[in-house]
Amino acid sequence: MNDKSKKVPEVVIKRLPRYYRYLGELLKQDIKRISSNALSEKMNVTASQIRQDFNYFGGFGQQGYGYNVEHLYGEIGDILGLHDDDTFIIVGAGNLGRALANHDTFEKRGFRLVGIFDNDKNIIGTKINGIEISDADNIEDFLKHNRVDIAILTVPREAVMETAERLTGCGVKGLMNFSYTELDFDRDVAVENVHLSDSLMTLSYKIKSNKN
Amino acid sequence: MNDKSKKVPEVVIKRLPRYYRYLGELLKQDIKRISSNALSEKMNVTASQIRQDFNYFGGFGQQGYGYNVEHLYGEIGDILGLHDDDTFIIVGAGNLGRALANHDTFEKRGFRLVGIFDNDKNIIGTKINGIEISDADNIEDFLKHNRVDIAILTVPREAVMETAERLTGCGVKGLMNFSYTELDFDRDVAVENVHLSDSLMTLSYKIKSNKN
DNA sequence: TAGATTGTTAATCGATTAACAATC
DNA sequence: TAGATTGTTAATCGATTAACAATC
Repeated sequence: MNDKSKKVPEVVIKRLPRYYRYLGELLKQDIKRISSNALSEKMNVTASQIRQDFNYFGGFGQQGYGYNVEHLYGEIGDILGLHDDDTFIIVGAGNLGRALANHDTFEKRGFRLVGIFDNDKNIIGTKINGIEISDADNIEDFLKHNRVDIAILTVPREAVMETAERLTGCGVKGLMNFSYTELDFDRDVAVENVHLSDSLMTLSYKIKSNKN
Repeated sequence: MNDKSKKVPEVVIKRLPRYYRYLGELLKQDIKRISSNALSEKMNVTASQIRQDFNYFGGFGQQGYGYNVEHLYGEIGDILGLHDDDTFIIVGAGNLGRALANHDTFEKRGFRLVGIFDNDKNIIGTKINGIEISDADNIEDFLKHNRVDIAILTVPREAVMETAERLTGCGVKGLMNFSYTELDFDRDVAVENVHLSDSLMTLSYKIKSNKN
């Protein structure tokens, strides 16, 4: 919105979902207001950082009072674009793809699954979570007739690059890549690489260094 | 190893798996040596950062030559503890748990799945990927008789905290948490929180800001 | 040896924390 | 009003980049 202000650092953006999570929790507990200080203790960060982070997007609080939890929750949801009815498809209906299709948290955050694709003739036509698996050959056709904002890629590594290009060529603006390869588009395509084995390796490192 | 040297920053540790991935790729292509400069172009980071990162762990390169890919790959694997025969269990055999049990990348990186647990009587005794699902009530007993380094938690959010405490109480040193809640142990327990919906939200934000 | 490239120190940049005036 | 707490500027800290002497 305030587009002339300085660019929001990546680290701040990455923290937004975490704030959103904690605020959702407070909301559930029927807590109406919270100060940056109280929140900082819960989240194990500094109050200063919280105030700085929020102020990239404008003042959501009130001096002497703090932040209204419900309002702040809504605002951060807005900033994250959770109220935009974003749609997504899953390409690759293997174990991970199937699990994600059943992952109801995505829907709870406002993302709507509108298609699942695979190239295995044996599973095309079967349903996951009420959605029929379509032939991956028909992706372009599907994208011509349906607005799709995000594609989750759970295809084999060899197929990622080609799939990604087909999708972005048809207007998909965001990719969530689960394959071992790293995707990188510098154009107008947003990419999140989710490397599950990276997390396991990091964990392994930490365990090692914990017993130094 | 060089334990008196300064602590390695978290950002550097998080980059190690990425180096490992790119080096593995080079190895596959039968590339014997690489300079920090050539690697920097491939990875889209600065050569300076690469050299700095590696030097937290000692000099792996040679002036005038660069880095021996195979050697460096091995060293980073060592640093990450991939050659330690680390074992892991999966607690929670829902969609995600099952997908991860079948996720062969973990095994490829040197981690060995030794148990799967759930509390649903209907699936206890059935097998995933050759491993029988055990009753979650028997976790403590299992841990008494088997060394388990890491536990992957794919249990419902309400059960996470209790499960985590049972596991760490029995000596598990690392937790990979997939539930929406945030786990945090300050003791000797390493934790990686993997929030899939966070990535989707970040993606949503980026898409929004791309069309500013 | 000359050229290349590392390891490492120094300079810069950016993010976090501290401080405090503004204000509810 | 007095007290609390934000929004925001200034100070600090840490990470990234640049530079270059060491050396293969």
